[in-house]
Amino acid sequence: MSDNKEKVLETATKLFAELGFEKTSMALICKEAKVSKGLVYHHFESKKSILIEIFTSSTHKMIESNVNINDTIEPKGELKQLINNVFYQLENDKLFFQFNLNIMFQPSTRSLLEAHIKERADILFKSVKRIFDKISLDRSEILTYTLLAEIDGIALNYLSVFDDYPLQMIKAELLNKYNKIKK
Amino acid sequence: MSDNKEKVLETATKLFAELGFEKTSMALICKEAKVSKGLVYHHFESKKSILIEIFTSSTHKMIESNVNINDTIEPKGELKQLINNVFYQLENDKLFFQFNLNIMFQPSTRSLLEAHIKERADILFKSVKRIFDKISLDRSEILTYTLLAEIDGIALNYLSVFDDYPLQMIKAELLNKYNKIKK
Amino acid sequence: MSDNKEKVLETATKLFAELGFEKTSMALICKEAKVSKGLVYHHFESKKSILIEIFTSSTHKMIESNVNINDTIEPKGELKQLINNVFYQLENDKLFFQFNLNIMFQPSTRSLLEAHIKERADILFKSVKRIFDKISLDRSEILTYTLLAEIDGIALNYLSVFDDYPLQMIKAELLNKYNKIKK
Amino acid sequence: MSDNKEKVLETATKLFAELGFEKTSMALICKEAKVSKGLVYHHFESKKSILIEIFTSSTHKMIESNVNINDTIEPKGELKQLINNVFYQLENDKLFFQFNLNIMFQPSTRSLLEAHIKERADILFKSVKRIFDKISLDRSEILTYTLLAEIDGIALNYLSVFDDYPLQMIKAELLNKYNKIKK
DNA sequence: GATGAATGAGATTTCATTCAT
DNA sequence: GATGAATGAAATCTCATTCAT
Repeated sequence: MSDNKEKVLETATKLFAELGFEKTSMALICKEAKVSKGLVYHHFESKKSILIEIFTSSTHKMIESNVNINDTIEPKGELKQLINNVFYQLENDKLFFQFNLNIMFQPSTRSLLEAHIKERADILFKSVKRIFDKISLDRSEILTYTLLAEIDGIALNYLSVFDDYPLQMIKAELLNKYNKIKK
Repeated sequence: MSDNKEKVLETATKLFAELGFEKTSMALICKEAKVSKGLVYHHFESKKSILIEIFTSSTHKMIESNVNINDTIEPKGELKQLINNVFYQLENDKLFFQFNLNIMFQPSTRSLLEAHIKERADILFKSVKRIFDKISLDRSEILTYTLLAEIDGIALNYLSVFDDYPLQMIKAELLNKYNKIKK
Repeated sequence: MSDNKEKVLETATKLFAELGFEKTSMALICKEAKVSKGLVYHHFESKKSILIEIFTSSTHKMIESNVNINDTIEPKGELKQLINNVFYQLENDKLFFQFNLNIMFQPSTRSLLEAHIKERADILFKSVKRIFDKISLDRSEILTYTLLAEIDGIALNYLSVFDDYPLQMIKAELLNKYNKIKK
Repeated sequence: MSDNKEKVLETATKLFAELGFEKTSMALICKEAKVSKGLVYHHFESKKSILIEIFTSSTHKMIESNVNINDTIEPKGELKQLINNVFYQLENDKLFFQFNLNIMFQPSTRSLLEAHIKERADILFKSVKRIFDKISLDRSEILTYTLLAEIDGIALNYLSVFDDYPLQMIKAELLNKYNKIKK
């Protein structure tokens, strides 16, 4: 990928996260990325297509990072690793989570990405359920839904509700809960 | 409040929830509410001030509905009532939750409502913590954060992630969890 | 005149002088004068007619104040009195001069008041020329034009050009000049 | 500068002078300059910034034209040249003077240009005072203020008060006055 | 005399996109 | 690949004026 295209994607990701998709103008992206409008439209069909490219490529990164979870170890260890991963990202890539939250809940962007969002949710669901399947086939579905809700809820409250969210305490609580889980 | 002002607020609430704040034009609000632009600007200073009025009045409604939780009964009963309330609203007022999610995560609207959002979160936090205080003063804070995260995460997944979310099953799981809670 | 009508005229004069005619909205006049729009339109046909009423009534006041110049005294004394009058007003009613300057040079208001402005200029010219006629019939016209230009130029520079205009020095210079004038 | 930007500036200057700043709509500028609204906002940040650009560039032109006054000749000759210059411009660029008068006295435009107006006044004052300094260091300040007031007053009366202003006669009077001035 | 809700035309400004170079 | 002038539709907002009460 050309340097300039990459630059545009990075700039757009940052601006979409900070200002929201609607409030980020193509002119601003061009200015911040230090390229011309003509060039952006040479690389991307439209503003929407920039968003779609960002979203899908972030899905790929997410899948790759999940692949790294060692599935040879015992399920409780996998859960621990998964939870640690999530909290690590939550602390170190706030902007990325914010970006995802705002494009998912903004109806205009949401509808653009509907299929991609479903696809990503499906991948995530399956990769978590695979772990719980080893613990309890009967309850794996409900456990998966619960853990995903817990993670999303924590992210939401951490990023957008409370100023002084006790993230470490919540993390410990969650690790403890899933460490006690019975086969 | 005059009929027309009320009409504008209702129409705007519906449109903000369905289309998002940015994508809802004043022209559309006027058209749907069947009033002139001039009238809307006679009653409201700006588009933003419509949003603020909707948000703060919904906070007031939320507080009133919480007041109805009977605090003379034992804490577990209160929790049950709280959870039932939330799930009832989740099923019966999807639009309202969607509205809240998208204005909270859209940076432009978020910043407008920052103070009001914090205030609402604070009220909610205190009203839930009051219940957990009766169960365990030591753990009431972490329990409150956890329950709020669970509720938000469930709402988020139900409304915006999964098409076929097993809401009843999740509700049962949650009720069961908090029924088993030990003093 | 009703108290409220008077209040509207006063408020409008002040606002027109401070903000300019175009930038003063009827809504603002109503708010500042603490009356309703309906009432203003009961007393005045339009915003323009408020302006016209203010202008013509100020012309009447100006004529009255000129009448006070004692034409029995010798012409140099009259000139002295006239100059003193002008400088007194200049220092004590800046807002009024500002109002006049901006409506005279704003094409939109200017055209509204064209006839009234000419009329006032004519009255002023005649009342000054009457004095110079006693000094020199030959040169009275040019002397009148010159004095009027001097006065307007001083007002303009004092009110709108220089921050630290030496008004007293200029006044002394002018008094001196016309004291030396020869029959 | 692109042809179209220049076209917009010229059109705006003419319209601001004829109609006033407030009454000149961007739509009209676009129509008269035969360009789109988008283009105007591509070249200028706002309507106000068009005004500022016009004003400052006219200050530059004024400075350049003043530079042409030959300061090697004797001071009375310089004064004669200055007065001739002013009257020449007054007769040949009425629109420009009108433009300046109305933006200086319209409070909304005045405040925009406050700093630029002061700057220009300062330049003018200094360039006139430089001449009078050669005649009388003691009286150069008062003489400068007087001449500037005379010029502004004449311009004002010529352009905006009297229909049949005897400009030539006034000019002769002024030339005569400053020709008699004593060292 | 007095109110203020209501209108609608028109103002400034924004912005995704196109296109000649 | 790269530029940036140019477009035009649509956005938010303003405001003099009207009118039912």
